[in-house]
Amino acid sequence: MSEAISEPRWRRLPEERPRQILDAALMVFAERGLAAARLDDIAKRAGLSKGTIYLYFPNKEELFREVIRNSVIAFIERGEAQFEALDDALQALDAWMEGYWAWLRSPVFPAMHRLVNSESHSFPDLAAFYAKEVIERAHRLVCEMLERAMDQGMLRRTDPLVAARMLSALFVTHALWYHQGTSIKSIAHIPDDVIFGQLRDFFLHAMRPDSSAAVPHA
Amino acid sequence: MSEAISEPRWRRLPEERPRQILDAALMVFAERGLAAARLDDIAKRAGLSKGTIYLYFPNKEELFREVIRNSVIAFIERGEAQFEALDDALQALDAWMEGYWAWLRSPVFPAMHRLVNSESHSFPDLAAFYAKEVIERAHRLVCEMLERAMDQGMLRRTDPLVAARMLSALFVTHALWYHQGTSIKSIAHIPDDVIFGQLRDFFLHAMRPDSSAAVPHA
DNA sequence: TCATTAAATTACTGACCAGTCATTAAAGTA
DNA sequence: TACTTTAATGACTGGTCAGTAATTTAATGA
Repeated sequence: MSEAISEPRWRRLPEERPRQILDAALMVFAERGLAAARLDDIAKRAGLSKGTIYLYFPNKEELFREVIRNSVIAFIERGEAQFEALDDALQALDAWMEGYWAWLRSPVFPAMHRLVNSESHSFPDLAAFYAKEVIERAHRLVCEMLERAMDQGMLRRTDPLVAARMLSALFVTHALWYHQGTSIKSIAHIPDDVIFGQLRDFFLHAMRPDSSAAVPHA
Repeated sequence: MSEAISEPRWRRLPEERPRQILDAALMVFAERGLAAARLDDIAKRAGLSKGTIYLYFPNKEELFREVIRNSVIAFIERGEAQFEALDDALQALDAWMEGYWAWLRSPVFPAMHRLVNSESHSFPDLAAFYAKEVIERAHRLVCEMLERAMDQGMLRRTDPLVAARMLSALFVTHALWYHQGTSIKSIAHIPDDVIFGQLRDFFLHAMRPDSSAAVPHA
């Protein structure tokens, strides 16, 4: 009692496995964090078994590191390239904000954030890596953009490092609320692009030159 | 070869145990989060054994709930009372910001934040409780204060809910960086009160009335 | 078709930890 | 002092999960 030619129970796909695993891992890490993510869940989501993951990655932590490398670093490098390309500082800032907001809404971000804010104690080297390679580097880039915009008189002059922090702060928290989803009701029903507009407006308002354009200050 | 009257190995202190346990639990939860905190560590920090915790609290989750109740709700109630007491809306806002910043820097906050952002999946009812009883309630209060300040012409007119979110966003992220400590270098060496000043200034700048020359700032 | 190889599975091991319970000893009482 | 009460302890249990190793099976090719 058997089918003539049945489907094989599984296929050998050594080329595709790493991608499949990384994709599934990203989703599971994003919704559970590093410590609470189960390799069995990642395996199930990728449609393979736990043992297979260990054929391609030495352990959970290294898998996580690879997930980061694949998505975070690329994003910052894109930002840096864009900054070089655009002369108008305000335009560059706008482009950065747009890209930043897009990235913050992707599932990588909550995973990163959890890592630094909740799991740095359990995974200190990973957290340090992220703080240095991602946060600091992004702050430096934004800082340069703001400084250029101030030089061009398009933003009021303040400590650009402080302003960069404020920009990050506004975006990051809203992204967290966005991901948090249901439970913060005051943000749940608002479309992303509206939130983006509010963030952009608020920041530019805080940074607009002190006296109106017509009246240059002494 | 024995001391005449040696210290007893332990004392019976049924009155003081709950406080000791709550204090220790707060610290451990703050630095590890709910899931990763070990009851053995809490016990060690409180100078007693794990079994004793179970004499006073039914389980880990309920212990955590109690830690929250003891520190969060009280804070908001204080804020609400203050709001009633102060007529000048800007003054009330200032008082709120000061209190808010103080609370964000206390060890309860990172524990709360972890709960909502990293562990809502594992502890949905706790997360919902916090979102409703703490975040929403605080937003509502700030919203009312801002609205009153706008009515009095002290802040530019915008959607007060949006402004309240922006205020929270600025403070929350900076508090997280503050607690994160070492790894975000751009904030590590700055004194709290300086950061507070920067936050306050930035927010008031963003909210100052459009054309008026009378800008309240430091 | 059958032997070989390597991709994938599955059952297992060991560490970890929340929660329990039998035992110990401090304090209260007569 | 002896007896009772109850706070406190700490060894133990059961469940979970990262990582491993023995086994199965798909693919290859002589």
